[in-house]
Amino acid sequence: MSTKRLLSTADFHAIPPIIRNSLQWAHNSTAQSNTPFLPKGPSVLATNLIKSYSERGLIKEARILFDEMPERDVVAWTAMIAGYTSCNHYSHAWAMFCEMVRNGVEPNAFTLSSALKGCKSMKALSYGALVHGLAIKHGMKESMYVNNALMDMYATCCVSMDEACMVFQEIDVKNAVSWTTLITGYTHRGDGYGGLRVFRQMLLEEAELNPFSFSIAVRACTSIGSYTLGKLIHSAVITHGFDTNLPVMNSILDMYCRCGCLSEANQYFHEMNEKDLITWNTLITGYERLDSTESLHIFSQMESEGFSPNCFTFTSVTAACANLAVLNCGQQVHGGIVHRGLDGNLALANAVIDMYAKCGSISDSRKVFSEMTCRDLVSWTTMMIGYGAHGYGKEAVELFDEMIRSGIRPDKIVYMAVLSACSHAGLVDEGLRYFKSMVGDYNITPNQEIYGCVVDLLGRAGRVEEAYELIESMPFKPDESVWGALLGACKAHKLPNLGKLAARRVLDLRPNMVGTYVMLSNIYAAEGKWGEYANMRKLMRGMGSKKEAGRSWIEVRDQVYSFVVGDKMGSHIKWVYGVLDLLIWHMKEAGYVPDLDCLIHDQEDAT
DNA sequence: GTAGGGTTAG
Repeated sequence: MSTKRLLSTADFHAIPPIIRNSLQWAHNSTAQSNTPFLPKGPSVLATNLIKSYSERGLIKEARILFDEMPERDVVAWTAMIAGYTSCNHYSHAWAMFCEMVRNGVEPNAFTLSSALKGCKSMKALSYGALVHGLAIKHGMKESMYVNNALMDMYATCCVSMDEACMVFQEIDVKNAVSWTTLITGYTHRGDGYGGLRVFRQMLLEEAELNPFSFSIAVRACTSIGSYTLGKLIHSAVITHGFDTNLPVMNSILDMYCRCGCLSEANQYFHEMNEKDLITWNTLITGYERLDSTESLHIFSQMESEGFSPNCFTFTSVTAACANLAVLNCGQQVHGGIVHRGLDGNLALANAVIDMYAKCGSISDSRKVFSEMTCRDLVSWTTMMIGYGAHGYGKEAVELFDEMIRSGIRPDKIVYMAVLSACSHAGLVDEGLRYFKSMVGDYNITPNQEIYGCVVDLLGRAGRVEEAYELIESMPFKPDESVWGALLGACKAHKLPNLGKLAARRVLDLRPNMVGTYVMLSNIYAAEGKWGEYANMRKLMRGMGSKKEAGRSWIEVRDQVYSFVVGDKMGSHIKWVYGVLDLLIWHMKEAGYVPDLDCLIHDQEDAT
């Protein structure tokens, strides 16, 4: 029997030689399975090969081999189901499982835990529950593997942790995997406190601790942003001797970064005697959020130390370029992405769209967006936010409609993007139509942010009374962002009475917002109520707080210069003022009249 | 011969 008969010649030669040889050997052996050395019945070698193929991503070859097997037992079926799961072909895994049951092959604990892993990945609760039923039917409630897989599936697919906890409680003797699966269930759904509660219980019951339990416990601290608890667990990691385990160290590094302790993160990073790509990515990502310039330095350091960046690295580096609005650098990074063939990665392409938009090149955003072979909700949303920020409301609206036509279900965030774009482009009626459709067609309940967008939409267009009526009709108490949107509209359209009311509401909810005092005092000043004005100013001085100075930045000859009003930045200032003069000239040409009143009052004593 | 939990992006 020739192996080549199984596959086309081209396919056969595409297989790595080491596999090709073993395949040849295995086929020769199975062909001689009537020799006394090999057992009759399903081929053990073929099953091994199915696993071998799947591990190397050669799932099609595994399937061909499976189909050629004259007899298939439960082990062969399970190898095939697990193979599909490990190659992320979950629906195939499920189809295979169903076919196996239909063929009358009785599943064992291996089969059920493999099938459950597929259900978890597909978030298919009904399939998972079916497997649970089969586990009970076939008397496999005692299998630790099945129970742990059931917990994992329920924790991932259910709205609450109740079902996973129920399975957990029914396990007589829990092992380390049972505990960590439960903690992971809580932590991955954002309930770090729940995860830490289980971790504490694990310590109280003196369950076996291993690196897995510590890395997830650290992750739980990170998710609640608790530096204190994180530090405590870090000490426990050292006490238990897991401080040389790389995933544990990486999660600790991530904890320091996300808790905003960059100097501690940096120190910890330099003390680590082993580092992998995740270590570098974690640090780069941590710096990207708080100090983008430094994150780019770390990136170049990483490359000089011989690490090759992956999708995660590039996503953070691209975001850093976006934060800094450095087009030239962003273009180079994009070049690196294409050069390494990573431009097909969805999340990375989304980051590139965002980067070009934030660096001012919306046409490049659109180019990347158009060339994507598959797009998710984030891709469409990012593109719409970009259009909105550039004032292209019509394009954003068209994109939204195109997205709906392509069958993507909108969420609150994409509605915020399109509403904000409508707002900035004065497309009031379109925006209101989307707001109605969101509630009517998609059953999305508007939250504070959405109401804030619609108030802004009406307010900017001068329909301030309508905006106020909308606020009055809200089914819950409006927060300061909603009142803030109304206040902005009152200021722009010179409505002192409604403006005072809005400002009072904002101050009730956020008494420390100095900007609101500035706006309120300016309203009094505009009305000539100097006594009230003086009271406001006195209040602000009493608070001792400062209004954050408005910072601007500009890219001149591949350098980004950041500055505030009246800044003197040394010799480079002449470049900046040169470009600013040009911009001001263009703005005046376009008929722009600056709102100098507020500027004077802002500067007087608030900066 | 087949099965498990942890760390990085959006």
